[in-house]
Amino acid sequence: MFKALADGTRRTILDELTEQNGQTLFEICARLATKHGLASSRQAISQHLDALEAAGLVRASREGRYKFHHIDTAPLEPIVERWLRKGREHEDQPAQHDGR
Amino acid sequence: MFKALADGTRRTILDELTEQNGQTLFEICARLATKHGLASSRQAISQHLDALEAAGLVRASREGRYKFHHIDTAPLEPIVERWLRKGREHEDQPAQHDGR
DNA sequence: TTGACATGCAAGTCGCGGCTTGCCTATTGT
DNA sequence: ACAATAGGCAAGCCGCGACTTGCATGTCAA
Repeated sequence: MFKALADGTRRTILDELTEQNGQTLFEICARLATKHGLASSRQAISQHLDALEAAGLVRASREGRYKFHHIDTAPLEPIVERWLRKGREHEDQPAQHDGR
Repeated sequence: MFKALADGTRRTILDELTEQNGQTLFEICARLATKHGLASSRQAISQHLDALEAAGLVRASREGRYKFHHIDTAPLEPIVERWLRKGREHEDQPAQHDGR
């Protein structure tokens, strides 16, 4: 899941899907090339989408020969609260550096 | 920054720092070994801390021969809003699959 | 001062991830 | 039916990242 976000191209794909949800593979390829200047091959993008889908960040729905990709930000929320919320509770207690 | 979060050990380090901020390298090593069952070498953890520091997620303060590591969640906030906030604005507009 | 402690630096190994290449399947339009 | 379109599968190349190994530096206590 974090590994899915580690790649810049995949993050751009998520950007593209937030702007226009439910795009097909070829649509994404075209918009990445034109708007973002990325010259990635179709297979590369396809594998990126596989990774995003495996991470639960993208859900795909098949209709005919088209496959529409929808972003799903649900997996994102609990994970950031993991450090953001808890960080506020107890501020910066100095550690005991008594050896060990 | 996302690459820094891509590694599970580094995420555990952040967990450890949210529980107890300002730990030294050896403290982190010990607590990773005992509480989380990770058998990582000192150098490995050190390099992980370097990565987290380069990503701006950890700030270090030197005192004597100790180096205390403090978590900094600031870089996290804008990045998730990137997809979470904007995702609410325009819900799931079907794409025009008119070719291209 | 000397030794133990806490950390830093650098080169090298090794596996995994991203990309390509080549071919295959399925759906649609004419 | 046939060609064009949209997508899938699998093997291989290659660079980067995680980890190790070995040694060097700096700091404190006795």
